[in-house]
Amino acid sequence: MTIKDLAKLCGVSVSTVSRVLNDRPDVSPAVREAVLSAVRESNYVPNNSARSLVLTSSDAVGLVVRGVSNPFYSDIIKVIGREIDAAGYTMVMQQISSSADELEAAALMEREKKLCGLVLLGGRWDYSEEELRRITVPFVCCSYTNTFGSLPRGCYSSVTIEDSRAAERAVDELCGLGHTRIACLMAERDDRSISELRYHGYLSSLGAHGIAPDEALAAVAGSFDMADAYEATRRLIASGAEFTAIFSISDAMAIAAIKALADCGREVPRDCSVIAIDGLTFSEYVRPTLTTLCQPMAGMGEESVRILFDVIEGRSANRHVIVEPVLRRGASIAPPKK
Amino acid sequence: MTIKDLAKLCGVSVSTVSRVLNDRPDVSPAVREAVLSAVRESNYVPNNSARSLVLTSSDAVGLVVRGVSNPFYSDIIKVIGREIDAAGYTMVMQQISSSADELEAAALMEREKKLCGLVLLGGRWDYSEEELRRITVPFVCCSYTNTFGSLPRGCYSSVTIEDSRAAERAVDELCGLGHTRIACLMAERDDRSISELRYHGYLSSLGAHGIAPDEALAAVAGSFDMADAYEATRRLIASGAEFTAIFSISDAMAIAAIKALADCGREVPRDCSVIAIDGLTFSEYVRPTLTTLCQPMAGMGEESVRILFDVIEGRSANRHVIVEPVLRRGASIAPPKK
DNA sequence: GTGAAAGCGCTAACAT
DNA sequence: ATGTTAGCGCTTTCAC
Repeated sequence: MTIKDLAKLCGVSVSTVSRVLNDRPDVSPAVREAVLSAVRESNYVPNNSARSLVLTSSDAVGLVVRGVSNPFYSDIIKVIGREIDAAGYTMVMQQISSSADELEAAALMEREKKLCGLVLLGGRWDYSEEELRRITVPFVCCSYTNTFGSLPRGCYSSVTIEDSRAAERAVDELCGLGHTRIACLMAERDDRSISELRYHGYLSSLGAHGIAPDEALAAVAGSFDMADAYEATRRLIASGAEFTAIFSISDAMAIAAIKALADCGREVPRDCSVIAIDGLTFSEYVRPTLTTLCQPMAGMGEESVRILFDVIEGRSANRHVIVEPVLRRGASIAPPKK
Repeated sequence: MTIKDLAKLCGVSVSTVSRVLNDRPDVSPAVREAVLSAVRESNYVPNNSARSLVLTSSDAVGLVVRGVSNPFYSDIIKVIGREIDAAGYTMVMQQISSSADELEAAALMEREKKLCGLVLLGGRWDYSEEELRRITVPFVCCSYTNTFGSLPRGCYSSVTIEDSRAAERAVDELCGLGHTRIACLMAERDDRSISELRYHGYLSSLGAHGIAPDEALAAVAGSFDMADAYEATRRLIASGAEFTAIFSISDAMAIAAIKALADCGREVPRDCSVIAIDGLTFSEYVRPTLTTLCQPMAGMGEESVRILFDVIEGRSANRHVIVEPVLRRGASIAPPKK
């Protein structure tokens, strides 16, 4: 069943059918009704490929997810998927490893699939202007931005917390309780990811509190995986370095850390406080419940998609939204033992 | 840059370029090389829409995810996405609520997007033959099958554990330790989902052990959400019903249950054993570590996609794969107190 | 081995 | 208000 068959069925021309299908005003009510009912009867479904071929762009929004091991993304993906559906668009998702280049993947995808827009999840924050030019449809970076770059802000959008400041706030919380020996559990020291940003926040909070950073307290897991975080924490403990608190750059890693501490006979928060950033649902159900700075995931996903369609449909220019994380007080932090 | 430009660039016809691009044998090596290098130079990217228009089918595989609150799916989605990418296809993902009809969504999607295949995640297990006919491309049900139906098995594929038997095994484990007062934490009693299947397995294990099921020990959460599972467990405790163990139909719900028990002063496994089915990574990091029947998620995702492409590319007929869950012994079960 | 040409289903001028 | 028609970029007979 094509538009042609439909036209024949209704005794009108294809262009008329096309007009009805695309909600054009210049069709008589009678004809419109007739076509519409024929569509229902015949359960005609338009061919998207033909449509995008002539329009040179489709209803497809690409979602490029980089570094899939972070469970935080799962929730955001859900929200983004839902919002894209709700707007009547299609989500084409591609996952790439944390070592791959999401801008390259995005550029290829854009041209292959004739995307109308892109959402990038978990990418780098150091695009060059030249790299950026490779992608020509509107796109929004969700959960990160070009923090340390100097890009024209008008050529893309972003929705993110300020990772560095969030980390500061988390570490401030520990310092406020009197901790001075605070370890940092991170993925990689300079992976150009949120791990690095949050590590910097950790360092500046220490600095602000007059605490000299101790190399021995930098626990590098090598990835965002729980297994690696667990091992890193065990290594930290085994190293004999003294610490009364851990700031973990992610909830999942913090939960692994708590387990490692427990397995080594250290109880949280009595023997060691643990604070993190993310706000996973799971964190509310571990014991002790994790104290964490929650990223407003639903809001971030919704806002990202809203901005994207605003730009795509010409309602607004690119914009950069900073969302505020919210401290969710659990039971994983306490003042240090004397 | 279109195939036409490319042809002009190489001084050959479009059909020749097309032949090269599609790896046809009837092209002279010299011309083939010339075209290939031109493709590289110009970084030409084929237009998928045009391609699918003429082929009347695309390289897009639809993934319909029903009921998104189950974190178990997140992992499977990752694997499936990765495998589809690896095979050179595109994944188009659509999420629908647990109350929506995935076959309807799939059928619409198939025709709109000219899909070449479908993976259904978390659907019903009671399709009628007529419903099934609405979808005309190969598809595979991942993590469920037409358990209680009577469909011709040749018209679709499936990869799943036997939910009912897995539940039996889990409950057997509890019975083996001497438990007789075993509660079942489920989503819904008859929601035509794995919740119901696993509940049946629970009942048959009880039966096999000569234990009469007690209505008071059926904890219905209403959803797969942790919050609902937490409340259901608290209600169960508050009801005064006596039980020494809980079989939870999912890991996430079990973790919520453990929290609820703890918040009511009951320690796991001393005061109550908890066993579940799923095998989330998280479950290894909660305390006590959860004893659970692990679904081989990676294997299930890979197998689903492998089957799909086997059928799509005509290498094999539909098949139904039963995978075996593996008991991961944690520390959440123990014999009942005297 | 290569090219010319038809046509996939649709939209958008351009006519009427 | 409606119809006619020319492509969108590609694959695929069918000639040569």
